[in-house]
Amino acid sequence: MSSSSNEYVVKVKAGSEIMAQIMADQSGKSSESNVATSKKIRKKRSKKQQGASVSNKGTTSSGKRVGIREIARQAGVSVATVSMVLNNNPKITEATRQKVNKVIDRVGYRPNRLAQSLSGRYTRVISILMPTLRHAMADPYFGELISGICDRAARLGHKVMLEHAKPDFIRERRHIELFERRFVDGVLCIGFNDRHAFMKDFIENDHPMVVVNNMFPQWGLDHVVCDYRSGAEQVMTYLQQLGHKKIGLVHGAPEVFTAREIIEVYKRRMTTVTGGFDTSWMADGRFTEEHGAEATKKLLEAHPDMTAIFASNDKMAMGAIHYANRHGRSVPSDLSIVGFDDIQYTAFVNPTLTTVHLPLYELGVLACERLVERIRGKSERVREVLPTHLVLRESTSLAASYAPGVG
Amino acid sequence: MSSSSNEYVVKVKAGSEIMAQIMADQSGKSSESNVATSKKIRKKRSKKQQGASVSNKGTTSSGKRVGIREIARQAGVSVATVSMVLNNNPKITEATRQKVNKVIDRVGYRPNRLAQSLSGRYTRVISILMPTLRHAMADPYFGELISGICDRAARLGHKVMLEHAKPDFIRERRHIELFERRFVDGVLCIGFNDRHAFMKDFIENDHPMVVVNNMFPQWGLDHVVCDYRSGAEQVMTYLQQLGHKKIGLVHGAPEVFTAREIIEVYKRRMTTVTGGFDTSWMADGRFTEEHGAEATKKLLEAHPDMTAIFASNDKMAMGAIHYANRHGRSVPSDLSIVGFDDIQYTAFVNPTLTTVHLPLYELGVLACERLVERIRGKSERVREVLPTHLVLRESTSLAASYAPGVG
DNA sequence: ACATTACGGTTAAACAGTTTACCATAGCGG
DNA sequence: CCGCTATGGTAAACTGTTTAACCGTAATGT
Repeated sequence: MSSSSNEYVVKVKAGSEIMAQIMADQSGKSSESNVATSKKIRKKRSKKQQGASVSNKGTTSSGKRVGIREIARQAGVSVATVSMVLNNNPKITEATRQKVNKVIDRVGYRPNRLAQSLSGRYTRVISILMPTLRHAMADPYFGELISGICDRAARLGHKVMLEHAKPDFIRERRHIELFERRFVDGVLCIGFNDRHAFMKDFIENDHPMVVVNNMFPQWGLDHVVCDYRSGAEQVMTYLQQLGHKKIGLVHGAPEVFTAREIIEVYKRRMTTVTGGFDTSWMADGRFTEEHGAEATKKLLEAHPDMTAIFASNDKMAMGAIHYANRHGRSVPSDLSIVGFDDIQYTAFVNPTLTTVHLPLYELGVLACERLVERIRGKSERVREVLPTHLVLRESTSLAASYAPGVG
Repeated sequence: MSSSSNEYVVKVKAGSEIMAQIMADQSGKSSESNVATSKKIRKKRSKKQQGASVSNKGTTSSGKRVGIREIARQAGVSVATVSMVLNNNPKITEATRQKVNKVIDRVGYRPNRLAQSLSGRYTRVISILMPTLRHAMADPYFGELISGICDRAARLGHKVMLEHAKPDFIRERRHIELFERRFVDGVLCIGFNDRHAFMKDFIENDHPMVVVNNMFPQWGLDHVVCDYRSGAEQVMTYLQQLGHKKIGLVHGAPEVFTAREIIEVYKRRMTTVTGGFDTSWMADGRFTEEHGAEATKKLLEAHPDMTAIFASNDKMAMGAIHYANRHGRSVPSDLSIVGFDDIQYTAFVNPTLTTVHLPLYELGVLACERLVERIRGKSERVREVLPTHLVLRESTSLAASYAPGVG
């Protein structure tokens, strides 16, 4: 069978024009749509709508959507009263409340939240901001965080928007525009590194923002993060318990704080154990399977006697196993491999992956919670760390050279 | 080493109160936040903000954000003119346009998009609606689609909101509220099945909606979808070319149209080849690794002579390999396994997975594009099918009993 | 008995834009 | 020279809420 780098692709149907067109469009400049066109079309639409919605719920017989004034009229109260009923203002009597609510239910009225937000000072929308890694959303790491955020946001009555921070997005200060144009009340930042200095802009303009699973102490940003240090310690302890001394590290981009934390722990533990250490035992896997495999190649070629590899995330660990498998090392008997993150499918790959579990879903929940607190006015800095733990699976075993009792 | 169903978890740090609290909160009722509280806090905030933003960009010296009237005053024109400049209305002379723009740039004015949307008839937001599968976002299948949607939406000047359709979400008709309260201009539906009849509500109320990678012909919904039928045909052809006759099917929930398409193709191809067929060769894997493994167990126990398994998605295929590996069948020499979807990591697992590639990213792009067209007034039904193709990797080989030339 | 408060609700002014109807000027043909 | 139309811009109405300020009663304190 062909290796993955040399796949044989059977194209039964030739590439359709549809696909070609889609991919061609990719290069188009991001731009507001042509105004003249959209105006014309809009008119057409509204006309058609009138015809369609004949005395539907939420519309008067004339087809116009009903507003708060209409409700007020029908209930025989002022608009202010209706507004207060809507907002559960305690100033309103139970009697009036019921009277108004009856009308609201009957007519199926729903307050226009654009008007609400325009008038009030809130938006009830938060945004998740992340870099434009190709297919970032498809990464279970991000997905898990986002799941947690979405679930909690919904429970707190907030909507969640997704935003990709492309370079031009930042250049045009659209991240600040998010607030200035009243799109959102707060943002959550995921997946950025030390080079993304734009994040400072948020606090400088006093806009609620929380960094998720990362830290930027140099900028004093709020954050919630997993305990990478402890996770790394557990990995090193475990590998050393298994008798491994020649341990390689496939690390993530060092401009990421948490990646540096793992590196630091690794370095310290290596020096205390082997009594010295060399950067040739480390390679950058840039968080992806591909580069993880490459890094592994580099490490194994430099140190054929390596018995274990610690990868700073599961994707790189997968890349490491992939490479090892294809180059005469079976995992774990010849080479132990440990990952980091514990993304879902690592429990189903072959061999299953020993890895550090990060409570990403819970971290998303926590981030959302803290952000909303900030939005509501809480001003204490957010600095929270969630515990991590090692999950033992099949990709690790006793060091080959060790085996004291050969159990 | 322990199997995945019997993991040994090292908990170095005992479960913290933080985590406990987070998980406890999970059961809380979804509710709008207490009004009295939020009001009080809001007042505090606004006071603080005034103090902080001393003559910042976009604010007057008094600390108040500038509006269109202020711009009009400074430029010596009417607000209508400024509005028209903002919207590139051709009625405005180049000279006036420049005059106004200069003021806008100088003062750093950005139009409040809440006011714009309130006044205009659009929102420039679309929503992605999906079921509440636990950790749905962490699934690369959804992630890939969402990636495509987000990228294209941004290019078309639309924001993207994420929405989970919990049962109570539907019961309270919040999916319609999305439109009625003017949250969005359109929605994209992902991951639903025939039991989710609420999707009819959208067309009934004439709200733009497009189903992504699924079909509901019974309700006449717009959709864009991958060619599952062709993909399945390719798989069956390939397996039969390899000499497989005893082929099992681990299918997805049959209330999903595309899942049924695969089942149909499978049934037809099996009857024409083996001249008869039995439902005992099929098992429901419900789209997950766990159930995929279980389904595989059922199939292999019923038919130990099975030489190949066709799984209707990659996750189930992973479950199948997982189970087979642990029960004395090596893949592919004893058992060939084919997946469906071609999610990223299937190229890095062991063995790498032969699977049908779905252009999910492109499908997301297309869906977004078509939805926006509908929003802008186009009224033709959307019914588009994107081609799929088989990707050969390591998880398949000649049927053991076959081997004509024993290559 | 009279000034205070509390209560329940109302009026009208924000909020920040877009759009419609109208208007002055200029150009042009007859 | 008059009426007509095109051009470029304006004033005012409109979008649909919230909220600050105000206002009658009724209950309460002194």
